[in-house]
Amino acid sequence: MKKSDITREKLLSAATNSFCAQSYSNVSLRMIAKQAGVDVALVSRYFGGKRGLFEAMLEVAFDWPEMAAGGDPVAVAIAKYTKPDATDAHMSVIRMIIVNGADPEVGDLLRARLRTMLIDPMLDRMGGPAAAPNLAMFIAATLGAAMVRHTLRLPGMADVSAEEYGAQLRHMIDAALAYEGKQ
Amino acid sequence: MKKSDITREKLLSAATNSFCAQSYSNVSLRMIAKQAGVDVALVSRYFGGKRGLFEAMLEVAFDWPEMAAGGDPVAVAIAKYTKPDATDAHMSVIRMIIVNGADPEVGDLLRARLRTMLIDPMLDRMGGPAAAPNLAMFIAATLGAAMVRHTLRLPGMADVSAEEYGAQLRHMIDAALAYEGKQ
DNA sequence: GGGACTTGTCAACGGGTGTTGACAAATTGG
DNA sequence: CCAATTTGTCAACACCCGTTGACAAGTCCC
Repeated sequence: MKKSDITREKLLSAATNSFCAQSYSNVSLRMIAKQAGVDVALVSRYFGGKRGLFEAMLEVAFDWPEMAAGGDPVAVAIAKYTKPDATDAHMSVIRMIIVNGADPEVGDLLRARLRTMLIDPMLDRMGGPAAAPNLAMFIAATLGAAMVRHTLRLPGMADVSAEEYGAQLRHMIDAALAYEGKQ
Repeated sequence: MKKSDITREKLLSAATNSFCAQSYSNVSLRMIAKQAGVDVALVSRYFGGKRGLFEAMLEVAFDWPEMAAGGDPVAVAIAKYTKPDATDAHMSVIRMIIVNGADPEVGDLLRARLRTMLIDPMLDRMGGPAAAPNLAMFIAATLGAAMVRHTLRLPGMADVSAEEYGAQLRHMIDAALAYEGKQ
């Protein structure tokens, strides 16, 4: 393994941490570099700039090995986010989407990668475009619940055990998957 | 009406527009001032700085006259966000919460005002803390759906008529209100 | 071992930010 | 009508940002 790959990896790891915690604009390359123990200039050298680093980070964040393995994507996501022992690492991608989805500078990038790397493959395995509303509602429930519990910290969802939160989330997800549009 | 109040109003209105569209860090006082047709320095004069302007904007954003009128808060919110003719103005508060909720500089402010001005009064009218999970899930559904439709623009929810979106949102809200915790 | 290439360091740059204070213009009140 | 207060204008400030280029240190291969 080349020396530069190690540096690249350190930067990528620090970038993942930062971009999952704060929005693109709120994260500075100098913070990332400091966290990685590396000089700022190397970001431009190895990733072509801030946007390139963000894009590289998206690539690993949306690369779900469980998906490539071929399981039911919804089951995978449910297992990821409703298990009582769901770690913060599991939550990080969700948080990253919440925090960066509306950013004008990288929003398009995020949407595009999310579509091609997660949404479209999921839809394929769920039986085609007919499942789109259910998948969308499923994601809405997951994102909304994460936002209420971890970001807004509202009573009834934030001051509750992981089991109870899992039950609430499952309830919403079941509703999302049970939805049938106007026929 | 004093002249300065008009200026204050112009700044407040421009700030509302901006903070509903972009996050606190992504909005600059110079943009707001330009949109308001006013000098930048007046922000510091009349609101004490950027944070003061944001706080003043929160105060009007969370001041729902329908709530003060005494109606059922959930019914009010449902009417606001699931009617087919829900305008972007109705969506603006939702979008503002999504965009600014995770900001490290104003997140605490946002959470506090949201609690005292909307959540707590709503809970009171819903019969006390027992309704907290339902209210939290209701808000999760509303925020999540808005995020999926307007920010992430996922298929199945974004490429769909307002009526269909309203039906989907109603479905999720019904599930949220029907939830009963472990007894 | 010495030349070629890779990797790291550092300082500087132009640009944008929020905030401040001095000063001009306008408005108000006696 | 003039003095006092309010309101607006402008330039400057210190700070942080992402990016660049020159240069030193280290590494590898012939």
